[in-house]
Amino acid sequence: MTSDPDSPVDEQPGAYLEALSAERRAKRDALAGRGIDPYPSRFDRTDLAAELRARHADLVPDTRTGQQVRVAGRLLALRRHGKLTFGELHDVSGPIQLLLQESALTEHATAVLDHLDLGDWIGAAGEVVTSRRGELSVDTTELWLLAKSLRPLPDKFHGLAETDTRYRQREVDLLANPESRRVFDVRFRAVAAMRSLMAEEGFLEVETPILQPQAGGAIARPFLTHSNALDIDLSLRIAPELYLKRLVVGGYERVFELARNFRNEGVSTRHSPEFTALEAYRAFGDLTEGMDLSERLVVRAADVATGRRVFSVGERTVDLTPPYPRRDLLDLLGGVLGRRVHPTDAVEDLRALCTEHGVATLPGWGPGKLVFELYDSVVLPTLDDPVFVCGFPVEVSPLARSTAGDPTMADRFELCIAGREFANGYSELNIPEEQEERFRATAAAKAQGDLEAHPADAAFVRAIEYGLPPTSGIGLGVDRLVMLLAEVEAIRDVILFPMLRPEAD
RNA sequence: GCGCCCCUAGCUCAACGGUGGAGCACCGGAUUCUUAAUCCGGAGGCUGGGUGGUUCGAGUCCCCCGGGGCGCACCA
Repeated sequence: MTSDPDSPVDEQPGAYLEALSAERRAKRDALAGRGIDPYPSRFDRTDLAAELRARHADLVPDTRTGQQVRVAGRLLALRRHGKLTFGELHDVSGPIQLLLQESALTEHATAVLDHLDLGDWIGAAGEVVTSRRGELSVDTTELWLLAKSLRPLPDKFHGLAETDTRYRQREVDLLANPESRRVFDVRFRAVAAMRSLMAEEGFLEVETPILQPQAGGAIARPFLTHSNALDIDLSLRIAPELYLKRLVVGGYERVFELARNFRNEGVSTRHSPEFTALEAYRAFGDLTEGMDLSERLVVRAADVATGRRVFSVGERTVDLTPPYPRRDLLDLLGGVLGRRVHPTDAVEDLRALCTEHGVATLPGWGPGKLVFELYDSVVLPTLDDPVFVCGFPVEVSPLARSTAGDPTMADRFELCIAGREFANGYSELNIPEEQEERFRATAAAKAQGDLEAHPADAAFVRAIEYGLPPTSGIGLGVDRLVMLLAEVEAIRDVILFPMLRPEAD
């Protein structure tokens, strides 16, 4: 803002912001007027800030290294001392200080310096030195404006706090809030680590349809869309499971997909309409291999992304050090209830037990669903350190192989940490007639109005009629794992651009 | 869907129903060792929107609208 009383800010909303922006524009244009390109097409950088800090970690104050470097990044602080200015340049690796001495700068560099604003992208060339106070710096001789920032940055100390703006303008959140950057660094290191582990274990990363005629492989309400070319309604996938198993039928013995699923359901601290899952299928294995793989994925992600294995989740502390115990669901549930229950128990007894433990039930629920809901309310919240809970009712596991000797239970596990489910897996059901019968049962339930019923998928049944080998499958919730590793409580804090209502104009 | 809370300068925050303040950022000046630099001076608001209500008086209380957060329900 100018203090000239002859140029007051117009009394319009946002006029002050306009004025701040106009000052930055004017500086940019002033440079252009002197023949300095404010938007050069490239810059050749020699070193990252972190590389310089690593190489010169132990220099005493007031050292000259003789090393000439070219660095580039965003200017996030500027401390002018007359003929000496300190700049703080941040590149992807972190900060490095620029020492800008008037006597050492070229005429070009001086012009650039005189027109800099916080937030500008700049490049600098000079010698690596330490300041008298010992700060590693580039004693700059030449300076380039690489791109002007026309908008003022958030508070340099407090950053950006308003959640609305942080989510809508994540780029500003990332550049202003180191904590946000840290969270997403954890996320993408964890994702890369899991991909790398999967590759090491011989899994092929594949891509299956997101637009599906019928969303299957899980229980959820889908997003609906329409194909103009085919004039058919399509769903966005709720899980890739059925397609991945068809690939195993086709001979890909180890496949995985690490990608987005979409569920048209409630939005909350722990639920996002689009979320990321890693699903993997391995021929010739059963749920044991699934648990082994899940455990290795979690440990690898933690080790690579954070270098730690102990994490805080709200008031709880969890230790991800393997091996994770494997417990029978019915044993755990029996222990808490004080009596054993089983899907073969009388429905009314199970329903009464639910009521007794404050678990709301719906009329259509069978005994297996009631047992599962009991577990979900009574056992799951009590589990802190990682534990594999094994053995789920067939009624809630329509794609899992039933347990030998007990047709009401399935060879399925869930990995539970801090009272939440992180992964789910099973020995895949590969008997076509049984799969068809399970689909038929749930389709009947759906016809009776149960929105949560699996739809029958004839193409999937046909596929496994060609023969699905014994197969171990897992699904792992990536967002939730990242929340744990980054120690944040909201799923939106681990999703770069979470779904929000559109901005008002 | 229900309940509670939030929205004040570019950013972060103040303001008992009684004339809307501060820090940072910005503009001008001083400063060759700062790193949340310091010092002097200046500018910047009709408080998310409402030609709604109550009141002598509303940023503050009530109502409507918009956006967001948290909790519950559904779900992973």
